[in-house]
Amino acid sequence: MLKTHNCGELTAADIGQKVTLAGWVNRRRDHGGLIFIDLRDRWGLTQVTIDSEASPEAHAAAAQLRGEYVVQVHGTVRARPEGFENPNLATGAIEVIIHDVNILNPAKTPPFYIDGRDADSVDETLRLTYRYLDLRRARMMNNLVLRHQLVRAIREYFSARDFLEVETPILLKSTPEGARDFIVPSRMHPQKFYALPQSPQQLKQLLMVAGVERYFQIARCFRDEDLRADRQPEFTQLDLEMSFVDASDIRGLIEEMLIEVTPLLSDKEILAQPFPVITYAEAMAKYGVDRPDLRFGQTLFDLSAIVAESEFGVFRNAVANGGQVKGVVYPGGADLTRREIDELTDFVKHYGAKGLAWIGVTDAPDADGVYGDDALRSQISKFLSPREISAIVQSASVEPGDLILIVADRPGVVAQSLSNLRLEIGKRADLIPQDKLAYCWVVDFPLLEYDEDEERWQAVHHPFTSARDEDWQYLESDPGRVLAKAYDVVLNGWEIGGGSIRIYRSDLQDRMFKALGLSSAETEAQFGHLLDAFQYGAPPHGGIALGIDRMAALFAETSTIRDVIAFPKTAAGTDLMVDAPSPVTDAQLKELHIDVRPVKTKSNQPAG
RNA sequence: GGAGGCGUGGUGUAGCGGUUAGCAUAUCGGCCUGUCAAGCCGAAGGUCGCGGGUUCAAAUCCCGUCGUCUCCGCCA
Repeated sequence: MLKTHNCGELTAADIGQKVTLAGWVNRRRDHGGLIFIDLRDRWGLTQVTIDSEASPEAHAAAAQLRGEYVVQVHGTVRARPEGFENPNLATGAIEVIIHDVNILNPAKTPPFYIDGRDADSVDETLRLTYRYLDLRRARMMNNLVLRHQLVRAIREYFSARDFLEVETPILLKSTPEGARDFIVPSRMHPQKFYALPQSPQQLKQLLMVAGVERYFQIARCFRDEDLRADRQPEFTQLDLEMSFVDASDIRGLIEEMLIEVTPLLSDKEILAQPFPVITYAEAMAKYGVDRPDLRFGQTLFDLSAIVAESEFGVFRNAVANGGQVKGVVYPGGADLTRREIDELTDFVKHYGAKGLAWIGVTDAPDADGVYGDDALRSQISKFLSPREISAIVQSASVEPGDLILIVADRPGVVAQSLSNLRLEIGKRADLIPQDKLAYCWVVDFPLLEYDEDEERWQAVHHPFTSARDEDWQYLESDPGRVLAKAYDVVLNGWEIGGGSIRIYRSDLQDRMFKALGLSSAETEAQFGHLLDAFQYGAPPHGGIALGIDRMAALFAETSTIRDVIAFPKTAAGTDLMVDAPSPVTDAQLKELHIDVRPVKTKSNQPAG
């Protein structure tokens, strides 16, 4: 080794020791006769001091040092002079007085700061282009460490419980259901393609048929869909499957794992244990989403019944047309400026709402419980009867000073706009405790949802998810009524995982495929291997998949999973460091039996 | 596929119709033995993303385009 210690471990206990350190020049402070270098490696910073009188040769070498030079130094650990300790540094009690400096490699001036200042404001394009420098920054290095600890703790937890980690293929088969596949042309089989797996879903079920009983895998998954801050075309799941279990077994296992792992990665407190269990219907009613952020209240309330007969046409018509009128309270929002309210109106329009009705409650009602003009501030109160206003205010259970915000529209638009508005209120009114982790389970999802475009029912989760035992009877007669043995785990409003108990009998799987409108020829071509397998003694089984990237991002307290992925892609799916995707040679294409068509857009010309 | 934001020395930014394109920091040189955002003095560094248009005059206004970010659609 070119070093005897790392740059994060020397303390007062090491005073007097001769040490060799090696790392990067984080910062230098050149006082002429005396030079201070903060030497950095993966573990931290150590101040090394070079004195021109004591070591003139070392001082001459140290004078050459610049940021990010790679250097090895030999010296002696000593206490810093009284009053010159640095409490901000783990190694701040000591310094290493250097008698020999060995420059291992000079470095160009980096394109952005690596030494800890301001780097989070650097344009992400640059950070991605020079990702190896970005990762050198302490914050990003810590994220890599955190992610490693997460995956390691998961592996240890399941290994200790007799789970087997089994690898599954990356080159697999395309299935039209679900997300768009990445496809890979076959050289040996002209005009045929592999697909990268969207998840190991079918394979883990086949492992159950194989008798593995307890399977897990830290699995890479691929989906060729548009990206988001929390979505990358390739991402990592904790994939898990068990035999002879019901939903509560899986939930219990995962909940225990999360409770065990969370304190290793975060100082934040888990808000509620055991995790709250919320039905899908309740989540949609109270939060407007199936992944509620339970760190704060401001639940939605339904005003549809109150305003169904209202003089106010916007509300009345919304209800008459099968829609809803629902609201949420902005605490202390009654004195928002008109401009701020307009901002909130624009905010909900983003989600399809046509407008935002608002009632600011500025004062208490009179003795009869009636809110007079003095007690309200609203653009719609003149269209509402005193009785309606009282009922609305009561439903909202507001205090004077609060603002009621109301959306009337189709249920989907109401849910989407108000769920996002609730989060926006949480941010603006500072209602979200930043030191809490709110886990919850969402259960009793519908099994199927109707796809208006394709005019058929689709699986909400996937086509192997089992209905609840008591609901199978409605599969053909009333598909929308059937609830699934499916569950999602949610953390602070992020869906971090989901799973289900699977169908394991081929007669039920046949009924499911029929309900989805798939012909037996189609199911045979796509899922024949699975249906075959189910005829050879498939055990009851179920599982779950957890998003490792999202969990790591939440624990690392970053808003994008890119920050916890070593080499992520941009929102356009490109890798700026290696410049991928990129053209291939004609010879490569020929070997793959592929002719490429010219593209009309100017942007997409083959790179020269 | 759609909407919006951003793009100015290496980096972060100001300027938003007429400026010598300002500031900070980094970089380079000089001075400096207790700094840790070291300090002081000095220097160099800019096709204002790209293309077109409007105008006497464009970093600034308009159109297009490229890149990037966020969101909608999409993501069983």
